[in-house]
Amino acid sequence: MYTYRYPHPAITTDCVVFGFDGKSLSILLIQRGIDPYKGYWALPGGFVRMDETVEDCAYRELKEESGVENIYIEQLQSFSGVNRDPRERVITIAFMAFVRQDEYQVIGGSDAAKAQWYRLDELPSLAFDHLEIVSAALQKLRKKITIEPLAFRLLNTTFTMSQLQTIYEVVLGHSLDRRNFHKKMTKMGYISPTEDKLRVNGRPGVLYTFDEEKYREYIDSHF
Amino acid sequence: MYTYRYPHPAITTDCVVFGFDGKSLSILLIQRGIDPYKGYWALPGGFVRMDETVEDCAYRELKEESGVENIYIEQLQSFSGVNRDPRERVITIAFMAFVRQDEYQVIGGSDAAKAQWYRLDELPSLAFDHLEIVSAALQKLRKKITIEPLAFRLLNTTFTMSQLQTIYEVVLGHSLDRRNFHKKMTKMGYISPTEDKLRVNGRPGVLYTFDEEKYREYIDSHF
DNA sequence: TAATTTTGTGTAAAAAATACGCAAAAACAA
DNA sequence: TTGTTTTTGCGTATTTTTTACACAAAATTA
Repeated sequence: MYTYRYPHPAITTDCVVFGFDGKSLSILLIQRGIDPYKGYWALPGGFVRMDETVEDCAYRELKEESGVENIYIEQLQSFSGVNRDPRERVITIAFMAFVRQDEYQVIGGSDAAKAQWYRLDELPSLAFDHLEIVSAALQKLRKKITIEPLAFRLLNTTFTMSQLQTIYEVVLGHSLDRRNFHKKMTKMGYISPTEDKLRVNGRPGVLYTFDEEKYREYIDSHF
Repeated sequence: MYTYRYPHPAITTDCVVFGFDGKSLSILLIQRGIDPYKGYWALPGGFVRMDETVEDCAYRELKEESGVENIYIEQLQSFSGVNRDPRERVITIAFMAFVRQDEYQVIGGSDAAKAQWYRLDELPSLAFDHLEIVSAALQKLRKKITIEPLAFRLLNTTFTMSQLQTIYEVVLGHSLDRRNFHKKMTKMGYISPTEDKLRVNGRPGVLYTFDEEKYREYIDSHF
């Protein structure tokens, strides 16, 4: 047992993991095995330990519950409604993550909890205030994608222009001109073409990669 | 005494309050009266109570410690380094706020702690990891000011174009063309001229106000 | 009254965003 | 094979936005 002179809220992290299957955006959900909200779907997350930062915690819980690791995460914001959790006062620090969905089709962590991708337009009822958290994450994603290049994290290391464009269209919610999009992306300088091509239906498309080094150069010379 | 089955970190909020005196940016600091870091300057903040959100807490602590109230605050991010505080594990959720500095020249809260404005280029040694928090706040401020209009919150309800421009120059760290700045600001439509003028030295300048309603119209029609 | 300071307005050039046109490289069907 | 369809690559013209700079007006100050 642990005693304190003043009451302490519990601290958790929750993570909104975005995935992209080539057509639509999804997020990763875990089905709860215990009350409260038993059977409901929830964001992967859990209690912060005393020897880890909240980033460590978000990362660890994600790996334990869904097997997802080696990904990019960033802080979203904290949610602290007084009655978020019926058991005790719980404050959560929410994170966002972006992964290549096809790398994590087979999902299963050590907790053996049921983990599953859900398309954003087909979300089930979520536990706690997790729907609010997802909304906030989506809003931030929309804002960020026009400023920073994070779409690459949702794609394979190589990708075609149309794949990249589809992400932008899905996230922003409207279609973009194919030719202007191509122009804009290549002008940045940090999306480099490879020798390879991908053929699906019509004319094969050049496969591009995200050049992290040139991206940093671009940032340095523009800000 | 309060006991828990698992260890709980303590949760605090800290607030980076930006003020502007017409020439330079300052932040509001409180001198600590007790150890650790006794005598050091720190961000206003304190422990989150069980019946308040973190936003409530940030707001309350700010009022108690410095008398500042009725202001706009927003979440920055959380800081959770394992050894941030030598007493116990403390996770803080940092906020940013923007005030009209001249409205709060006489500072003093119920705690009667010494509160003082410090220019950003003349900061004293700060307690805990508060310097890191200030840096993060400043970085976010620089990013945000080019996207959203928050400079108004640092100025009086009416202000001249040059006053507004000075804030942008101080925050961004470089000078702007006076005529293009004027054009850009008025084109938005949510900075409305008043009948009044302010005369200081040369030709009197028109006083403008920030029209919150027209700002919302602008946002709605652009996003 | 002239010099100085500061503001308001305008105009031209450069850069970026937008709107399309058309041909090339593949798959598919006749 | 050949023509049709699909999808990509590349180009050009137009509009909009950003940037650079000139000059006159309204006040203060010497």
